[in-house]
Amino acid sequence: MSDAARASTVADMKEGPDITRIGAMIGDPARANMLTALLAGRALTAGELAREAGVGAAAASEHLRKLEAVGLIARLKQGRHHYFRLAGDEVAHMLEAIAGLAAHHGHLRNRPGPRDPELRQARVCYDHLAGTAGVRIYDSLAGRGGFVLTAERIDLTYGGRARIAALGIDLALLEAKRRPLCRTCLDWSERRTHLAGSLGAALLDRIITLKWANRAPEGRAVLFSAAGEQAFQDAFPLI
Amino acid sequence: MSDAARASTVADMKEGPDITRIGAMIGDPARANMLTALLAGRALTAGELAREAGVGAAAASEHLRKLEAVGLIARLKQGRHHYFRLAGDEVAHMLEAIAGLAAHHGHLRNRPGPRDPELRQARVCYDHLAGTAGVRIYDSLAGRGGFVLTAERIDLTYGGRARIAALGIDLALLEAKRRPLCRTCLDWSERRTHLAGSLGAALLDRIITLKWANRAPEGRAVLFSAAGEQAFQDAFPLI
DNA sequence: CCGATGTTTCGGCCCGGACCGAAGCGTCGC
DNA sequence: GCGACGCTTCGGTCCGGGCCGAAACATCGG
Repeated sequence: MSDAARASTVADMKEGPDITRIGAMIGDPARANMLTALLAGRALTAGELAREAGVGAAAASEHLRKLEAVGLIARLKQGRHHYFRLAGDEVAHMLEAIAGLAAHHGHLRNRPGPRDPELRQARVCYDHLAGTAGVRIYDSLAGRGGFVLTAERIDLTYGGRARIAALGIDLALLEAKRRPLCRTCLDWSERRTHLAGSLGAALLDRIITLKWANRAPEGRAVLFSAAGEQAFQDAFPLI
Repeated sequence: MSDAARASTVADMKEGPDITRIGAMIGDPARANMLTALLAGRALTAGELAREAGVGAAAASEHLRKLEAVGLIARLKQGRHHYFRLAGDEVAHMLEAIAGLAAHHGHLRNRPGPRDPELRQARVCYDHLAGTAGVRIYDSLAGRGGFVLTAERIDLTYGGRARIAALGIDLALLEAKRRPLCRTCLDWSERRTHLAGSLGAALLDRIITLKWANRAPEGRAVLFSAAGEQAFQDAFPLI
């Protein structure tokens, strides 16, 4: 093929969004480690992310600059620290979608890590609960007709609203925000959907506040106490 | 940081699926072009994909081998041709999720292409309809209480089933398959959900069969005729 | 059986970019 | 103010991997 013919073919093909830049960000091991660490929802400093990624401070700084430029992470300067977080739950959703494919095809990390079973049980997915526990919330609400699909979004039925209110969550407060109340998110470990959106975030918050569970000091794991586990299962019965 | 300290930190961090390989696949322009082309749902030969990507046959062959190894595409040998398609609708879903982020952040391709408005109106998303028309189907069904969320999946209400059946689609046939009947997919141009799954595929199929619309000879565009457009809007009224 | 066509494999070139150490800024505590 | 600390910028090295042309392999038509 001549260069001229190739160039025109390439030019003709350009339609739709450019997924290459985002892919290139995730394609580098150091950056992928950083993004995975940020999936825990906590804001981390450049130094912490450098350690997570296994690179020096200079390399980490460069990576973070690129991730920010592409819009995957946001920076918050506080004193001499620079804190970074994912740019939004849509970024988290995309990362989980990729993780789901990777897990499906058996591309697990070389060393699953000591907390892997705990992660499958309950973990943080950006700002809401994922894993077996996360899916249980969704199943419990959906199985009892708690959701209704409207044109604009997923909504709660009156029955669903009552069950959420019984947990001490102020739905009116959540609905005042711009963020959608309910979203679904595909779980890479369960291969099922769980509840995201502002309600998902509020539920995780409530579970922590009620001391049903605690977040591990670092990482994504959420650890239920025995009593908390029982209370959780009572609050979200299956069928 | 000492090398030993860094190494142990990296080892500890390995948990969850490895998203790096998939990211690296999408991060290369030639492969991203191939995947975008395959989002049209058609199976394409190695030569066709080489032209889409703007590379020679040798480079294309190497790219396709890698994409297949990672599980993003599947190969079908037919005579001296090798046909490739996306490995499943989950791959399409992930690509659309990335495309949504890219479009959101303004990372459109250098040249939007002559068919861009048509793409926003109606296009193929792997095997179902996306764009304004795709969202309209979802809105019409959801706005009239056609969907119900169950624990396992999204399902049709009796009212929704009747409307689908009226279009001449055999729901029993679709439900006999393993593939879920209804799935949602986020539209990058509309930033709204549309209907995927086997029902989404059947609806696109039906729209083509009824000659309401035709697929463009190449690319993802779906072109409605004037009469077809009218029939489509009558079949899927809003509110 | 032979040439034409489509695809893969091999060898080699070359460029982008990931990395580090050192130096330069900005911020905090004393 | 003056070091200590955290982060970024700069300069330079180095390697992975993307690309091509040529050759090998497979398949089709005759």
